[in-house]
Amino acid sequence: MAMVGAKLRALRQRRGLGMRELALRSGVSHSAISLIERERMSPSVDTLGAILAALGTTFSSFFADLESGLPSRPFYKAEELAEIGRADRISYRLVGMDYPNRRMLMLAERYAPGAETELMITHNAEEAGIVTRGAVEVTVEGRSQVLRQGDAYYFDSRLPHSFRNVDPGVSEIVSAITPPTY
Amino acid sequence: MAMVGAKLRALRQRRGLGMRELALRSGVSHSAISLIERERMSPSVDTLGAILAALGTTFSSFFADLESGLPSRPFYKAEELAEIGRADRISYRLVGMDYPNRRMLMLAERYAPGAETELMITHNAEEAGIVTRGAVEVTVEGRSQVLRQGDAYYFDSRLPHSFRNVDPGVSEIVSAITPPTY
DNA sequence: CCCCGCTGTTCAGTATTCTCATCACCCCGG
DNA sequence: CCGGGGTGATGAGAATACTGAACAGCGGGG
Repeated sequence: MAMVGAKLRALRQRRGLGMRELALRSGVSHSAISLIERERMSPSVDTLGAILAALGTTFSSFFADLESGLPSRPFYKAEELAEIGRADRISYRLVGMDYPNRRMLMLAERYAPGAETELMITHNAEEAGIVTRGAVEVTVEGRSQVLRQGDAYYFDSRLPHSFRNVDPGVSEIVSAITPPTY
Repeated sequence: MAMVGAKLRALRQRRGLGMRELALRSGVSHSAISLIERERMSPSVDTLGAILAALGTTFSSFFADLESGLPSRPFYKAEELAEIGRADRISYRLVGMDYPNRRMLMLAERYAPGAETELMITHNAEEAGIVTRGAVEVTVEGRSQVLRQGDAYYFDSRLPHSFRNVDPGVSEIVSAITPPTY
């Protein structure tokens, strides 16, 4: 249960609004608002969006504020990094998964022999990395290069790009992407 | 219906995950994921949070990305500014309510005779403003000053502060607060 | 004192989300 | 040709979000 309730109540009271008044403006019933604020209910994204709009806020700044706490810890053991890829062909293991307000995705990437990514045309982000093992052919906007241990890359994620393991064994990359919506 | 579905699907596919695999990791059923991605269902905040965690993202960056579009328009007529206060005693009228990724709250504030705010101890933000009509006594950290037309203020919102209309008539302030979670 | 208007909470009923099982499709191997 | 293992979509039922109508408490005025 994400702790949106307390934050919402503070926001509403700061506006000097009662539950009924906010209900009227947002189109959400005052009883629902009561339940949400006391965290007895987790609102749907639609409902929360309606309430936030009536309060003059946006999802991103509401949650930015909510998640602005300090990280629980600074260190992560190799084996506890959270797998966010498929692990069999290409593994992406995430650093700082419980860092509430992280602004980048720091990844330990591991490519099985022959593994390659789709051609990705992603969004407004930047990514960089260093090959730490094996050999990876990186293609950005049609231009390819084979990177080996110590070689690196840095490009705008909006350019079409892909990765291919060209080493007979396993290849590894340490990379970072920002913002973390990779 | 906030358009989270398409963004979620793109994110999942970028990770090379099937719906079942993501369901396994997030604890949300694959059928729910299917419905959410096709926008036939608005997930609860809890459910969305579980999915985002499994994908290695946070609420704030997910929505920051979602709301990163351009504003629909640059101009707002005085009478269309959205009221986010109570209008009777103190009115807060918002500029740019449909600006998807606004990073500040620009307000036209209007104080009825005798109106005053509670003592507010808010959060990590900065606010500034200029009095455009009447006279307002602003108190920050115990220090008070009466500001008249053209006078201004700028302080850290974490300091306890309050506003009081000391003019016999209506007073007005144009203010800005950042971030917009006022 | 009662009554009004305000506050937020609670409860019964309805609508929606969500789960689990099934279904349909596609590709690969035999 | 028929499995097997993968994909995502669907449908019935259980769980939960949500509504609208009470209810209880508080402060002010007659």
